[in-house]
Amino acid sequence: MHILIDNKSGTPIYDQIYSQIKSQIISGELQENEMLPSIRGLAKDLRISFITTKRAYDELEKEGFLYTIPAKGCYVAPKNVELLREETLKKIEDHIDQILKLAASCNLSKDDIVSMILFAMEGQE
Amino acid sequence: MHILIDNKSGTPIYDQIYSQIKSQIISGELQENEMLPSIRGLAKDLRISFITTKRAYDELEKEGFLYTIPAKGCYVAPKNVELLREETLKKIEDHIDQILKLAASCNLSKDDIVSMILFAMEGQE
DNA sequence: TAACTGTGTATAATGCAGATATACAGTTTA
DNA sequence: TAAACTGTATATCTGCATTATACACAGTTA
Repeated sequence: MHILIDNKSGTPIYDQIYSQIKSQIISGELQENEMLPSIRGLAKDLRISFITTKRAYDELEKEGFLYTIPAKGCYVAPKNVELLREETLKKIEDHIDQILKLAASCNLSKDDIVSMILFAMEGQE
Repeated sequence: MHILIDNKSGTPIYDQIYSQIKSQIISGELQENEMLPSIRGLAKDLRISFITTKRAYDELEKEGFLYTIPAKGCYVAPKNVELLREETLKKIEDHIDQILKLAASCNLSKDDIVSMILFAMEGQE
């Protein structure tokens, strides 16, 4: 498994680990029931405390992306991932609805909104 | 002027003052160029430091809801449509940020998002 | 001049976030 | 069975941002 930690980026270490594993699970790069690296082993690789890797794993477990068998290891959860994706899509749609209402209230055109979004995207990456 | 401070609520005092005055300005309860209570007077009424009321006023001024004449007082700014428009734009930007975070969490591409938005727009009108 | 107005700088208190060490308990394996 | 691994639980340290504050200052008014 590949995890890259960027110390310069403002985002906390546990968060970087969390995000990278999460996207690897969602993308299928990590398969169902596949064993993840142990929190200690990964911590050793990354030269950080295992408490930090544990925190990342805890987050992922709380959201249902992995399950843990104490004293054995952590495993990629079976794909209710699709479900989570659906939920995320719904949330996005809700936000879009909010945006459209706000836009209507101050006479913003569709093009205006699209260009706002494109601009925000460029700023992000 | 009526301001109620709820010490039990988690929101900071300066924020409660800010919100209440702002909505009174927007609703028209406070009229254009009307003089607001002095930061010291209001602070005395509420039994807090005047620095706290000042902070609320500073926020409101920064957003253009009031203007200040040093050594005289603070006054309700003339109602500005542009101002409300700016506020709306900020809200929209917040929603966009949320969307981009959600999209990243399930590996949605930019194109996916744009087409979701275009689809929602067609559906609306 | 006394009593008011807002301003600016500096500071205390508080809480939260990030990262950690250490001691613990169960499982595997040699 | 002992060594080496797995994850767990508790307590702590540090740094930073937020909240709220005091006080000395400067202009206005009556």
